[in-house]
Amino acid sequence: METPLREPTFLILTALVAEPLHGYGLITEVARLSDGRVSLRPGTLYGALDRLLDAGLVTVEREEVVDSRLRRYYRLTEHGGDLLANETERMRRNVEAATARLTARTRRGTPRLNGGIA
Amino acid sequence: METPLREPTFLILTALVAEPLHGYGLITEVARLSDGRVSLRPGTLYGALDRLLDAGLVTVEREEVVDSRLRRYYRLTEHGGDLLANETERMRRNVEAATARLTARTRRGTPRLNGGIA
DNA sequence: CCGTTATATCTTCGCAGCCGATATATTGAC
DNA sequence: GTCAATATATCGGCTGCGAAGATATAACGG
Repeated sequence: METPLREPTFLILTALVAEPLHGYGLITEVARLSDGRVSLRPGTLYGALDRLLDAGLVTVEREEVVDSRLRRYYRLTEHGGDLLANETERMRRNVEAATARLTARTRRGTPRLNGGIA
Repeated sequence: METPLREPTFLILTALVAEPLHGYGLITEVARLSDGRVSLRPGTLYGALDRLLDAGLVTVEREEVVDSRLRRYYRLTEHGGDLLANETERMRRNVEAATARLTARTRRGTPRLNGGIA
């Protein structure tokens, strides 16, 4: 697994924190939690899931057959949850560093956005 | 330019918000602002700079010769600053989404073998 | 009935970005 | 005289992402 996580992978893991989901459920949930900004393509999704399974960050929890269609549910492993927590913390630091500098930039130029930081 | 920005590119832009820097200065500044977590390799740095120049996110401000060695100073353009601000905002949202879910996970005490139901 | 939309999984291929390795050159320290 | 630090640059491999398309079922509308 490449770390830092790229956005699609990051959002897949985030979506799985709450509950196990199947592939199509992930597509809709990732779209939802990113406010429609990210719509996963099959190539991205199943490629990512293969890698995540391989790295032990997610596991197949169960398989269901609904209306002759297969549903394979993926669950976040403890390892996956820990890694997501670490990645989130790293991103938080990067966001903080950039925000601090951008705020200074705003002060001496074009006033924009919320001047208040987190 | 591929957006979302990858970590090295993101940190390069962040480092350039405060002041123009030359290549080697970027390596040290990025290491500093990431608390030593990221040490840029030449291949990463100059590849990224080529792409950033090409996309108009940075420009060459000036060139100096110090001790017979060239120093090429890169400056963030307004476009680059705007893009960095947008990228930072997007990352902030992703961090927020993940943090919210991870916090809930922690509160439940990391569900083991059935989270208390059934 | 038939076409479209939604549900659902999966593969193939190309591209972009990152990193390790390597090259080159100067200066100062040991 | 050799090593570390300063400084820029190229190349090849690897990985992850995304576009495109294949496949299949069910629901809904025309």
